[in-house]
Amino acid sequence: MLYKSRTTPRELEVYQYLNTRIKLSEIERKHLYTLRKGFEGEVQFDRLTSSIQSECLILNDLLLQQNRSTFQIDTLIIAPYTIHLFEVKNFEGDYFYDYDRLYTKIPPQSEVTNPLIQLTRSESLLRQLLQSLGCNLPIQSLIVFINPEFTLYQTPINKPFLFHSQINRFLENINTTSGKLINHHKELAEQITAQHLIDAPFFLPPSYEYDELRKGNTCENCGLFKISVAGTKCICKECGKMELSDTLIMRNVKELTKLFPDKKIDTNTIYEWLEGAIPKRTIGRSLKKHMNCNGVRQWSHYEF
DNA sequence: GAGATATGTGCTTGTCCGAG
DNA sequence: CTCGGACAAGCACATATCTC
Repeated sequence: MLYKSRTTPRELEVYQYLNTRIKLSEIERKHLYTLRKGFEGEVQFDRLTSSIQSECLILNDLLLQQNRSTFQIDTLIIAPYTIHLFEVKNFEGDYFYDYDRLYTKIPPQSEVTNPLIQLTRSESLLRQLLQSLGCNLPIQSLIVFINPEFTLYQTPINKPFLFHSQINRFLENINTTSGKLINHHKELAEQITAQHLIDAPFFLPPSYEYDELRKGNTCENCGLFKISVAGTKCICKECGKMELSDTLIMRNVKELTKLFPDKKIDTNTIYEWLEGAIPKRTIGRSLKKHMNCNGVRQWSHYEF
């Protein structure tokens, strides 16, 4: 049973928004690609774990703190007799393993960080956390290589790796394990979720200013600035995607608040953000409908 | 001349209403 | 039902006028 779901990380969202509105540097674009790929892998794994029928609690995407050390867990499954800790990697292509190091196979062979280091650290911190919560269940930690196009040559047999071809069998194994969850498990899930930190302390976005961002409305499907507004319907001239103006307005409110959390949202801010593509009247109505209004007339601003 | 009060201007929203 | 035009309302700021 899914206990805590995964949300798109703020860092990824910010980078995705920025990618359409400013020219990212080569390094930033690569970072965005890595973030997106990583997230896609995690979501893919979520789809697989969601099919587990046996009694267990699935906690996705945890950011926890123990002994002043912050650690992130991609997926945690609380089963009756075991805590499963998963670190999901969406590596693609050929790699090889050599003396506890991972390298890309294609020249120039470059070393990538061995995910085992992260896993070992997470497991240790998780164990301490569980102990502090009075839980002594054994932890089984695994690196999940979710991508079917990934090959790791020279993998030692004893490493806690779960390759794409093994995932279904592994989950089937969890599925056929009997045992019942008791209150203790639920309390544990509750306590862990309560300790989840909302904002990653190490998130450093590229610096950006409101004025340097390209304004206007982007298509939610293809991300291009090719939307023509006709009454309530907004249609992308590139991909043909149709969106109601109300949805488009609120999508842009969300984007603007993610990029500039301190910016006050009012009719004018959104009008300017959309470059006047949608009448203020319509914007005002949407804001009123979906948000809480503070103040009156030109001093109105809106909050969720 | 300084502060208080009155008036004007700009701006946005509320309401009503017709069109689609 | 939603949108947008017309009109009214009314607050803040700027400017004008008044009082001492």
